[in-house]
Amino acid sequence: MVNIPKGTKDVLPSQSYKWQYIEEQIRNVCKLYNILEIRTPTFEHTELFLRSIGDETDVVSKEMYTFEDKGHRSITLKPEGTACIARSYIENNLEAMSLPLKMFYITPVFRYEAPQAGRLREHHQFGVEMYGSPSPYADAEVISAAYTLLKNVGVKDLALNINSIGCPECRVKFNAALKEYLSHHLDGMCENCKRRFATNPLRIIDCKNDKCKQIVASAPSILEFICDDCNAHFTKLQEILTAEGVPFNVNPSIVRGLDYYTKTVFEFVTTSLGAQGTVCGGGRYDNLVTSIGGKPTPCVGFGMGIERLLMLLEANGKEFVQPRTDYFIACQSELCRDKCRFLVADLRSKGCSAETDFMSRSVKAQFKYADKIGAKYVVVIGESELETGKAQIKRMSDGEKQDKTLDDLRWTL
RNA sequence: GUGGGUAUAGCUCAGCUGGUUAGAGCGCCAGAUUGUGGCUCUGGAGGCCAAGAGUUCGAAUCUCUUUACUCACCCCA
Repeated sequence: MVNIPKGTKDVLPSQSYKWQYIEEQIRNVCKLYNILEIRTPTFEHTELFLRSIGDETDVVSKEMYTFEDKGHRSITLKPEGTACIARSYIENNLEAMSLPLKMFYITPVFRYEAPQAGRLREHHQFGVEMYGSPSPYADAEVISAAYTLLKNVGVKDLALNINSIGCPECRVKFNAALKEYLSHHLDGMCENCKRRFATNPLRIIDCKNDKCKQIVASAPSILEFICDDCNAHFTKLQEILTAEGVPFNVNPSIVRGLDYYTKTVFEFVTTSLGAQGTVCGGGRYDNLVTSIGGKPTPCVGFGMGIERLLMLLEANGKEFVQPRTDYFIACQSELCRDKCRFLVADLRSKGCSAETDFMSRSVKAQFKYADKIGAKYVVVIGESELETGKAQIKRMSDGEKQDKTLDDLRWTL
């Protein structure tokens, strides 16, 4: 027996309708927002992710599925969607389309991690990218799309946290101030943070360790260090969100783990998913396109974890509408099978979903099966129906039966 | 990579301090109703009790090892 690889999941026939529902809602919202779909390959040259995500990040330094192909190229299964879109944008000269350009994707992404609740080695992301506008209205547009989707699918227990991590210039100043402050408190911090002090002090800000939290509580805030331009941008974004009725909290402790973010960062988080509460994360990345060789292009976007979204909906007690079959044609004996096939084909040609027996089971068992697949109507075809040309159609919801001729069935079902 | 937990039927789980033939509920198949679902009743199929070793007259149960799964740290969606 060969098992499914660690950290991956099958979407089974009994569950796939939930995925289809989410995807349908995604497409609906994107249509309303004039966001066009883009599809890029499942794998890319490894260098793309080294240059965009940052080779010091955890994602790149230890979580990528990287291998050499038979032509000795270094290939990586995409660990996230944003860099791939940027590559395609540059390579296909999408700036030649009228800007701004809004795109979305639904894609599997791969990270070699220890799986746990809400964390897989292959998961699926819905993402939106908006290219070309540096305006805080663009940030708001993208956040609004995520918010509308989440609202439309009916999630509860979800909060939007926003922050600004400034531009690279502000961050240099902030990093210096942060290190200066933390250097006086190194003894009280956890081992991880002592290490991070040297490698990535920004990350200490969202350490979950209680002692570190206390130290961080009186640390300088990034918001005190961002430049006038970044500050105006962030203030304006808050005004827009407030005016448009999108509830949010400013949370200076959110820091994203991918290097390309600038200015706005945001997360939709919940407490009902265990340790992995981030359902959607995103922000602005004005320097991403130049980092991989394109012209300066302001961008803002997000990624949303579809598995996490589904888990949250299940936790919220969401009832998904299950797919149903319209008609089941019960076959009483082998003599009637061809007629049943004929009726089913006829119904299907009219756009009705229809099913008949393949198991040579009793009529009773066929009714049970019809019930299970949610058939709305059942018609039994037996030898007497073949002789008389008449049949009864039974409505399963209340058991009511109506007489029909087989010709009626053909034209009125 | 580092910890904690779990492993018995398709699923969710009982199985007491070792005792003979391995249990329930749900699900599946069938019968009661010889051509009509849902409710009820009855029956059936389905287990090398994760694998290996050890202790013992005797192991699903105790010990050790391995593996898998799971939760958490780190990080992210």
